[in-house]
Amino acid sequence: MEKNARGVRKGAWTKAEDILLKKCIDKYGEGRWHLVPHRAGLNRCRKSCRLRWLNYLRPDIKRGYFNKDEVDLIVRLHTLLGNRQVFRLWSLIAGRIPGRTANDVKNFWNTHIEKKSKPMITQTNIIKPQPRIFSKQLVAPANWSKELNKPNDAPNIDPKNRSSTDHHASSSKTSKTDGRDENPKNNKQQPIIHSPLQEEEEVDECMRWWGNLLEITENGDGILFPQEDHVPSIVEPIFSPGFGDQSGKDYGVEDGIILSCLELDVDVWKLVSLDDH
DNA sequence: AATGACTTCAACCGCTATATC
DNA sequence: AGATATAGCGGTTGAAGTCAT
Repeated sequence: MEKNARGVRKGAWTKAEDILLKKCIDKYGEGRWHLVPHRAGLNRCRKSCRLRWLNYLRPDIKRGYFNKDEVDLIVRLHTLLGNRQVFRLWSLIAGRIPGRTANDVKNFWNTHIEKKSKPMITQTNIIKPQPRIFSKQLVAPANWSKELNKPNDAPNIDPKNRSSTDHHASSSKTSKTDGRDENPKNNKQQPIIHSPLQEEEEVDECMRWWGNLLEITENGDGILFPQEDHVPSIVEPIFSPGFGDQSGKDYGVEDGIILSCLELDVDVWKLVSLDDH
């Protein structure tokens, strides 16, 4: 077994190590990962312990094939967020799929979906959401729908080609306040000025908007609507009835959150073409 | 049966964000 | 306010399994 410079074990976990880690978590609970190796009597680093627990040992982890519902949700959410370098993208997606981890979703995307979908994603099947008013706190940018519909001239994010510098530059940019500006002053709508810098900021604004969208659905404060009658059950907490209504009318939701339809042009099953398992 | 190519996914690495002092 | 410690993220790697020849 490989060891690093400090003599800490690396590589695949053994059954015995799994048992030790599980016992430790059962006894002390999750968190304080720096203490876990010592408490568990494991010669592993805290990162390794955390990862092993979160991605493999946790009792609610679901293993095996992703079902249609799960793939559908992954594709939809990735279509919404994937081209825009959303910070915590995989965590956000995984958070909506019970029992799946960010690592699972990321691996699944990279191995199953990315290859198949890449040649098929064009500017014509990019999402076209059309909310009117989203929340009391946050106003959608004035020209956000234009931004989302314009030809995708931003470089397509290919994880294989994208440098870690790029990733971290973007993450530090968006994560400071988790993608939201808490100062209401800064959320005021501004006149549209088409300087390159302003356009970039508007795209960021779009991303904050989507980040807000995801958080609100997570908190159960808002509801989005499904495109088709047969939207699978797992998608329902996010996409509930009325989603496909193209009439443009708004849908009343409690607490001042009003959405019109959210439209997706992507036929995800053509896109993914996976067999049932 | 042998072996080389390809695929999958668990694990690691490097980095940033956040918490604490 | 700055330094340090810890948590957690996305990108990447490589061993093991599978497939094709």
